[in-house]
Amino acid sequence: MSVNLPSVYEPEKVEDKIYQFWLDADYFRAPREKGKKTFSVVIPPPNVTGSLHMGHALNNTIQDVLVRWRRMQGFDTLWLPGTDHAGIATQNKVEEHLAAEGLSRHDLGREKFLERAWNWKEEYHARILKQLYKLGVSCDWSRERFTLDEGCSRAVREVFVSLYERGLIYRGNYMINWCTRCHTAISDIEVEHEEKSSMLAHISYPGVGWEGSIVVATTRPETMLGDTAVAVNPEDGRYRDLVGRKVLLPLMNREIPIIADAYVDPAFGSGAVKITPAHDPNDFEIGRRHDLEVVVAIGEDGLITEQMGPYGGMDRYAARRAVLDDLEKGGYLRKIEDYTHSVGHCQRCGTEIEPFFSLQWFVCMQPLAEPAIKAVTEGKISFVPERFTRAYLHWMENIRDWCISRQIWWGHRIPAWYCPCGEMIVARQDPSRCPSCGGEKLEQDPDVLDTWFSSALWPFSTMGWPEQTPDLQHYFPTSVLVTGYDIITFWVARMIFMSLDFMGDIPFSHVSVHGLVRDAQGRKMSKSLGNGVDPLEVIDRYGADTLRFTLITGQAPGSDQRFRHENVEASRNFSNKIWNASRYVLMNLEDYRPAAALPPDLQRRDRWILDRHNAVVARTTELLENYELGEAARVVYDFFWRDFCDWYIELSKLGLYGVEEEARERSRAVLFFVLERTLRLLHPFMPFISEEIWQHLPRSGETAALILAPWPRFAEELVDETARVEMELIMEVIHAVRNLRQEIGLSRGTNSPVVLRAPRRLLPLLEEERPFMEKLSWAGEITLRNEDGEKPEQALSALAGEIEIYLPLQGVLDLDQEIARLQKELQDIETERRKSLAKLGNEQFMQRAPQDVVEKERRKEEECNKKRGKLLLRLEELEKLRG
RNA sequence: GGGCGAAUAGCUCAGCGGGGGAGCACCUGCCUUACAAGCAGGGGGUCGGCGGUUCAAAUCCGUCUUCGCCCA
Repeated sequence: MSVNLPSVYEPEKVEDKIYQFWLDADYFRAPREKGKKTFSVVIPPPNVTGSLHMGHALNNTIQDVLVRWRRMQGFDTLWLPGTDHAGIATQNKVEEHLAAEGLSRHDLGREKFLERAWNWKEEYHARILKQLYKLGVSCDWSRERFTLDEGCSRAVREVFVSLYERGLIYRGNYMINWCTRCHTAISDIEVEHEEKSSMLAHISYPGVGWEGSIVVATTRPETMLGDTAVAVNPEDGRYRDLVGRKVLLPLMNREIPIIADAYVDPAFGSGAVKITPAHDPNDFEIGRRHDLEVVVAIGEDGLITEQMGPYGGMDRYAARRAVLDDLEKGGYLRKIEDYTHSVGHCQRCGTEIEPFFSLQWFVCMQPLAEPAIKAVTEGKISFVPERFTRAYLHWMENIRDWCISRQIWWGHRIPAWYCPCGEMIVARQDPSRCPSCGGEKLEQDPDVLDTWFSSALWPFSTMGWPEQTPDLQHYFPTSVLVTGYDIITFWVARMIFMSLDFMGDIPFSHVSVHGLVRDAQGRKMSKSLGNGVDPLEVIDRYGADTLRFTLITGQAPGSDQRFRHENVEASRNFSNKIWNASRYVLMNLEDYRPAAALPPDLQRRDRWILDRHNAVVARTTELLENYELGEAARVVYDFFWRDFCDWYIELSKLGLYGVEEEARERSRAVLFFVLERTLRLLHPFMPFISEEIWQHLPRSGETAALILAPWPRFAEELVDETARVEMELIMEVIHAVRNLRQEIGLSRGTNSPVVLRAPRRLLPLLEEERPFMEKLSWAGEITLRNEDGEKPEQALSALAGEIEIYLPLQGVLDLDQEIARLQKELQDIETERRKSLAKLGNEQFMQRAPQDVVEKERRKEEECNKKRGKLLLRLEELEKLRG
């Protein structure tokens, strides 16, 4: 094995090459092996609106970690990739683009516009794929899907028609949320509510045929143009006599009735409210109850309708000012109060939502929601972290019918046709003639479906449903869905009820929820703020492994994280550490041939690192099983850097550079074993660097690539409590010696002998490890003495357990300083000991605490006591010396 | 109004019943033949306040304060 690797890791020379290597070998393809346990995941399809952001990078890295890990564990693994057509969002983008050419979609017409949209899709789809490749994700690209492709479209059609036939999809005139800018209906959850400080205008409506007037309060005075009643509470004594009489609607000079409805809160404002059935959901309901006229005052474009006299053609906000002005002039405006209320905005463009009465398609939710609630309450599907269950259930339990029609062009067109004879046809196949009159002049509904309608089918539409495909039989239901908490209602919930209804099964058993990636100040990354960090830029600069590691370690399940440059550098440094440690091992593995088993006669340090590694294998696996990826990555990081690099590699040098052939071979074997196994642990997190190094390692012949290497398993026979305890003691001694040396500014090159005094039983251990202690503490010679052996008088001293450590300093010892130092140490020990004694003296503690805790406390007290004795003695000696 | 989350070292965050941790920053000393993107050593914290449960609380429960998010 020749080793001629640069001392700085260069990801740009590695990553593309390795990704191509995996692709060429077809490692990502789901094997679909009969009888094997499966692990399957469908990607949350990124929108083809633009390029991927940090949130996507996080989401896909999490999935890739899980997928690579399970694949290594031997699962038959499928990660199914794809993209989403993102109806309104994409259409908006394409329209923006057209606008730059001075065109509207209507100038182009539906067909030409869709052509443009498909071109857009192609361009951004290609860009997204490239980004995913760069990130290193191991998706099965042969199974890639798009929500608007033929198969998905067929699934959408089947679901729509089926629900329609069962009466669960219906068309009707209802109050919906209308975006005057996107020019379409949107569902309730696409409305974002925002607290706004506004005003409450009190307007007086004069009586018709009776003296006086009635005052109503409103936050939207412009809607008074469409008022068709004034309502009061039937129990309200103030107005009881007025119910049934009329008032004159100012400005419009229309007579409208005063009605009584229990909905009205007598305590709010004047206790009387204006009723605008066409522009408020509650007023609409009241209007229905009282059979009120519906007067449309605001049109689809947000402009006042032409029927509204002088206000016709004004936009909503201009009309508000004009109406207020005119009311003022007419003496109808009683007062204006400051008022804060919640205003709905379009999720896609931020425009204020207009409640709008219109003919739309809806999914009847009640029957679908019930099984979806049950699946979660019965534990068939669980959210991780568990707390997200509540939000899901709350939404499902309070669900309202889902408005699914959108007045745009980019999407799945609603499979409904209208015949001039009045017949409506909803069908799986495009009809050519009307079944009622035989006419052929059928017009398809111009609207398309909510994008989430197709996303809701994603876990099974992508596997070929409605066909009963082998994939569907083998990989469905999927194992886990990885997603941000922001789309639990939009997407997760809908997949659950659609899957239960059409597959008769859950879509996935676990939902692993992650948070948002924010900027360094904790702000949401956004285009308008310009504070977004492009994942591709980070990859270009630092490599994908670094980005992945940063995102994974920055993450605690379900919580947001800040993306900080310092963390990127820390991850980059870790890559470099891995690189260099591996270089060291490789340099020493020339002609090494991996054996089937570890060599016999392992030394204490070997057994120690194997024990540590073994523990890390168990811990990492456990954490991954619980979706605690960040903690898992940190555990591997700590092991690699602290245990393996700082200690084991340093310890190995003595054996490797020594003359003893057997020692050399042992060290090589263990270095190889631990590095190779640790690369496996690292692989899901940092696939590129781990694979690259692995390819340089001597082969054991098990697999041709790390990506397929078996995930390490905890091995009982590698547990070595004794080695661990003994090595910890040795390391404590080394720390203490280094500490003392630093205390007096001894540099590494300056040798200075050290004397250790220890109980007789520890002497063989210390003797065995003496060369290592000497090397790693840069001491000169270490002399071992029994506890009753002579101690150096003029010396700094320290304790490591029961071992006394002396650093002799002939004539230059600053007695005062040393006494002060030891006194401080004594104080700390006294404090510790007092705590222990208090516990041990507490009868309750002795009775109720578990045996091992009591035992631990006892040992602690014992150790403190011994140390205390030694310190007191030493202080006495030093005092004497001082005279 | 209802719900959820956060508050731990100067900064960003892990830990979530038994001796307070990491990274960065800071101080000291080192180009030691894997790595200065590094090595060694060090300083620094009434774990937001109060109350409770427990032999034992950063950790569990209640409450308050501040901040953030979701829903109505």
